[in-house]
Amino acid sequence: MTYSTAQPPSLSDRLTEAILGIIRDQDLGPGDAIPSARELAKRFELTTPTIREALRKLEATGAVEFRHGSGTYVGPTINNVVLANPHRPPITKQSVLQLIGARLVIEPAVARESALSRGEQNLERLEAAVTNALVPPGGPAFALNFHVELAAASGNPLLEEVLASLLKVRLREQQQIRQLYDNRERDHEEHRAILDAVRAQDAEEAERLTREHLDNIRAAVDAADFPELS
Amino acid sequence: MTYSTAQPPSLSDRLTEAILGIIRDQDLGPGDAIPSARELAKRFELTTPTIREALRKLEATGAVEFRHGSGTYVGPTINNVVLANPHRPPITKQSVLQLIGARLVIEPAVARESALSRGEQNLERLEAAVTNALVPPGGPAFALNFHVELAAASGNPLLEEVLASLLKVRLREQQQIRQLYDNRERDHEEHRAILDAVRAQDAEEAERLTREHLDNIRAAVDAADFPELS
DNA sequence: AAAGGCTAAGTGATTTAGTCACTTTGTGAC
DNA sequence: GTCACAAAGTGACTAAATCACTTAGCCTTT
Repeated sequence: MTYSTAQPPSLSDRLTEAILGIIRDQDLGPGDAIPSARELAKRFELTTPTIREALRKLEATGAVEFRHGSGTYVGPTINNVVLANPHRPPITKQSVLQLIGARLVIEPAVARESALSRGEQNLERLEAAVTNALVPPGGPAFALNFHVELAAASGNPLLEEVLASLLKVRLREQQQIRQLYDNRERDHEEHRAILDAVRAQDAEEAERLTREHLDNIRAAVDAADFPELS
Repeated sequence: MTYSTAQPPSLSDRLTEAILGIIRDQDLGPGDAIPSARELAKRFELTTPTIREALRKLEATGAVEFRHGSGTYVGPTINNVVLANPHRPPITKQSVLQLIGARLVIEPAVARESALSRGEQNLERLEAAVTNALVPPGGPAFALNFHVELAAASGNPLLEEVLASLLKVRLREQQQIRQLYDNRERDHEEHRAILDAVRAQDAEEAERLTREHLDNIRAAVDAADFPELS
């Protein structure tokens, strides 16, 4: 049995690498425009459908972004190391509990680390996340997420990526959790308690409170009747 | 400033969803064939380049796989929640240390959890991972990875995914770490010690040993002269 | 001078109709 | 039975358009 179905790099593969090369060589960052598909087609002596295939691959991982009629731009996650799968499998109650289970392992340790490493700027953003949480009535998703900000406070972008990915992929679950988990009052209070511990650089307490917080959420989800899967 | 550049789902987006729908409806798993591009083009009343764009998006996340001349097949990571970015940024010494830093936060907690939850089957796979580690001289990559198997032993697939993603994205770094970190003898011994603690269900010790192990690796990397970036 | 609408150029989105290259399978000769 | 080979199915890519959308500049109107 040939285990590794390693195929030679396709033209499409080489193209994505080449395009990423252009982005790196010209030091383009998120939001910057990249050459048009027609332009790239000329440059590589290919046709636009071929170019578009490569661009779609990059789009799938957030490396580039299409804006109809305007152009193609460098995406926000081009420097990410770990990604949320955009083609996520459907939700089940089990998958929600699985998510919380993983968070229960990872986040207390992250909270401990963040309590030790947090800077002034982190505290500000955490404060904003705690406060904003109550603001948006049906608010959009670009509000700061407390748990992601908590990971950011560790100073290690990779930890932030991991947490952001976990929470993004399960965004729908998260929304359901929010609905199930009381009426946000308790959530807010617990976030504030964790923030206080982080502010005081009390690693032990931050870890304990985070575990407690997630335990509460798990209990709420576990007890609840779960909506149907879409 | 319009912060959320939320665009209406493109045809390509809807297509990927539809194709994933086919895969789910027909209960196809990794390795199963999906309809040919021509077939899909007929079914959706589109043309093959359009279909191919959607398939390339799915390819980028490992949801499908092309085999030239043969067909298109369901990929191995279709049920993954979190992914390693296939278009990863280049390596620096800093990025390697960042990786180890993240692992230092996550893995000890994972080891603790795994020590408590591990089953017989997990112990077997861990044993294999420890043993195999010494076997391949220039061996291929499908060898079991001890750290990933350790996460798998927690019983939570999400934790396994997170660790696998971290280690896969930084595979090149990992290879360099391996070169730097002594001559594998020490690595092997430390893995065995962790395995023993997990076997004995000594959570405290498993956590401590894992932290120590990663600390050693970090020290080795930190002290080493780092090869040039490609 | 400021506000609003029109126009033209640039760009992405998609079609149409092919050709070439590769893999698999089955058939027939040996 | 085995091997060679032809045929069918499939992915890879081309070529040349057309349509839809965005942007920026100009020009009118206020």
